[in-house]
Amino acid sequence: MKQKKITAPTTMQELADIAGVSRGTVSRALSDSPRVKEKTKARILALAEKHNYRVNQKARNFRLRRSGVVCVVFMLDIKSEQHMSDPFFLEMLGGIADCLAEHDLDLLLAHAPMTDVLELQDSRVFQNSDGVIFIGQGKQHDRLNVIAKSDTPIVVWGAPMPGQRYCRVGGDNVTGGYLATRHLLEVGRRHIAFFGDVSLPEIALRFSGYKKALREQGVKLDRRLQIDIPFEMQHARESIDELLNSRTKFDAAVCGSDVMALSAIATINESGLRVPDDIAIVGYDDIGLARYASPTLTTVRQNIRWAGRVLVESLLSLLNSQVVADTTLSSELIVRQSSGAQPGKNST
Amino acid sequence: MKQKKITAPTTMQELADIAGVSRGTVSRALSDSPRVKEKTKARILALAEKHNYRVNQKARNFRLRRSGVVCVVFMLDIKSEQHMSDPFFLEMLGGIADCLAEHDLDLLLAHAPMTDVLELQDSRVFQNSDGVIFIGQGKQHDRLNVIAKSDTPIVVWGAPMPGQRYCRVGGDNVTGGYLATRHLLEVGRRHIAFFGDVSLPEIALRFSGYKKALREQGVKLDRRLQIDIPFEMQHARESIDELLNSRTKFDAAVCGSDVMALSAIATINESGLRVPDDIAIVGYDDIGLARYASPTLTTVRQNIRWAGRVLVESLLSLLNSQVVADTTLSSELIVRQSSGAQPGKNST
DNA sequence: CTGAAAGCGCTTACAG
DNA sequence: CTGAAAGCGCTTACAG
Repeated sequence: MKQKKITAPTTMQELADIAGVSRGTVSRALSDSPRVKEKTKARILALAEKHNYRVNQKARNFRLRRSGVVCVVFMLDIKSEQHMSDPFFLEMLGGIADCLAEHDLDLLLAHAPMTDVLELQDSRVFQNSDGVIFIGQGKQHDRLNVIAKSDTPIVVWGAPMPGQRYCRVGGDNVTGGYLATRHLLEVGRRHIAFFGDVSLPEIALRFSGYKKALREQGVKLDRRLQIDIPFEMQHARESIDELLNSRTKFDAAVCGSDVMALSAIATINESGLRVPDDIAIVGYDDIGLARYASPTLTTVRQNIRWAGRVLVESLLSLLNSQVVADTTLSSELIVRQSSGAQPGKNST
Repeated sequence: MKQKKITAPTTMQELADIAGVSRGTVSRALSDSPRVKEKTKARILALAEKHNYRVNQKARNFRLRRSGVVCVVFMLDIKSEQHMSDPFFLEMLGGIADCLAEHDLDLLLAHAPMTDVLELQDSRVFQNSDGVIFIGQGKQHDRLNVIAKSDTPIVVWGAPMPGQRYCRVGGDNVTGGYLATRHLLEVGRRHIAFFGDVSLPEIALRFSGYKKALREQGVKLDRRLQIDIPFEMQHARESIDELLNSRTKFDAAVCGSDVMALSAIATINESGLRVPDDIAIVGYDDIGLARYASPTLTTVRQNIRWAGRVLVESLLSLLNSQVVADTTLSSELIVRQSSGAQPGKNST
C-alpha cells in the first residue's frame, strides 16, 4: 500500500523498457491476451502495479475508435431543472446507469435544454459517445430521425410515430390512459378531467385511451376537462386552480405523471376540497413516492428501471450492428387511495 | 438543409485536400486561430459545413490530453438507487450540470456504489475525466486524501476533516443543526430527537450544533433520542416506528434531510400522532418539495444549486493550477408549518 | 499567413 | 510466444 511509488504515470513504452519486453507485449499482457505466456503476463502485471502504471485511456479511445461512453439526453421542452427533478427521470437514469455499469460502459449526461437536438450532433458530447439514449421525444421527432442516420447509434424512449426511423422503447400509453379512466368510471366518477399536454406524443396516446374508456361507458367527452398541463409543479397548480375556479364540474382526474398528481392533490386540498372524496386522482409512472404520499396514489405503473435496462440492451445490440425491434412495455394499474376505490382491492 | 452530402465523416486531411491547403491550416481555421487569413478561414468553414465534417474528438482529446469531461461521483454508503433519488442530489447535480455547461464541459456520472473509492482511480472513468467532483465523503475521507495526490484534480462536497488534503466545499453544518434545534426549543419543545447517522462527518457536525443549542437552554441531552438513521426512506420508517413504540418521550425531531423528515412525518401520521401538534419536525436541505409537502416543511436551507456552482468553479481553478481555499456555505432556517411555529413568521 | 513534420500513447496485423 | 512497425487523426512549435 504505502510503498507505491508516486511517480508520474509511466508510458507503456517505459514500462516495456523496465520489463525488458516490447510495447506490444505489454499491451497484450494488460489486455489479458492468450497469446502472452502466463509467466510474462504475471511479471508485467506486477510491474504495472508496482509502478502504478495505468493505460492512457485517451490514447486507447483514439486507437480503438470507441470510448466506452454512452450519452443520456433528457428531452425536455421547458426549463430543465424542474423536469429533471421528476423522480421518473431519476429512476430511469438509475436503471440505465445500473445496466450500463454491468456492461462496463460509462454514462455521460448531456445538458438537457435544447431547442434543436440537431445541435447535439455537432457537439463534443455526441462525438465522444459510442451511442446515445434519448429520454422522450419532446416535439422533435423529425430531428431524431435525422440523427438516427448518423454513425452513432441511438435509442429513444417515447411513443411510436409515423415514419419513425430510430429504435424506440416506450410504455403502452393507450392502455395506460384507458385503464386509469376505466377505473375512475368503475368507481362511479363521470366528470373525469385529463391533465396533460396532448401535443406530446405519449400524452396524446394516453388521451386516446381515455377517450376510448369514456366511449365504452357512453360518457360524453367534455373538452373543457382536457387541460394542457406541462410536466411541472408550478404550472400544474395554476392550471388546476383555474379549472377549480371555472366551476366546470369534475369529480376526477387522470394525470400525466405522478408528480403532476401530487401537485394536483396539494392544490385541491388548498382549495378546501378533498381527495378522493370530492375529486379522485390517478397518476402515471408509479414513482417510489407514490406509495408514501398521502393519500397514497392510484397510478399507472411503468416499470421504469426495467425500461432503462431495455434501452441499454437495445443500444448494445445496435452497437453490435444488429437489427433491433421497438419495444412496448406493458402498463399496469396500481389501485391505492387517491382514486377512492374501496381499500384492499389490489393495493400495494 | 437537404443538400448536405451524407458522406462518411471526412478526415481533416481529406478536407484539407478538398480545400487545397494543408492539414495544419484546416486545424487552425477550425479552432479560429487569428493566424489564418479570414478569407481562407471562411472558405474552410464553408467546406467543412458542406461536407459535414466534424473534428474527431477522440483524436483531439488524445492530442490535447484533455477530454472536456468532469466526472461527478456520489459517495453513497448504502444502495445507490434509494440515495440518488434524494432530490438533494438531483438539485446538486442540476447546479453542477448548469455550471459545467456554461464552461463548455461535459458531465460524466460515475456509478455510485463503491466500497473503495480508490478503485475509481484505476477506472476508465477517472482517466477520461479532466477533474472529479465527489458529492459527500461517505466514510472514506482517508482514501479521498490519497486520490487528491493524483494528477486529476478533485473537489469534495462535505465536512472539514482533520488532515484533509483535498479541496472542500460544504454547508455550515454546526450552525444548521444549531438553528434547527434552537428553533424547536423556542417554540417550546423540550424532548427533541436527532435523526441522523452521526458517524457521517456532516451529520456529526449538525449533532454538535444540536447539543450546543440544548446546552444553551439548559436542556439535558437524552442519548436515547439520537437515532442513527441512514439517508433512506425505508430505514427511517423502521427506526422511527421503533422510537414511537419505545415510549421514549419526544415532542420534536431534527432530521438529517428533508426526505427523512417527510418520511418521519408519514410514519408519525400512520401511528395516529400529528405533526406538528404532537411532534414538531425540522428537515434539512430545503429541497423543492419542502414547500409543497403537507404540512409544509420547516427546514435548514442549503443553497444546493449554488453549492454545485461553487464546486465547479473550485475545480476549474484547480484545473488552472491555482490554489483554491475551502468554502463553507452559510445555513439558513426556513420556518414553515411542520415545526409548529406561529404561521406567517419568516415562512416561504 | 501557410506548410512540412514531429509526435501524442496506444493496438494489432504481420513476421518470425 | 514475442518484436518491429504501421498508423489511428489531430495540434503545434518551427520554418519560411
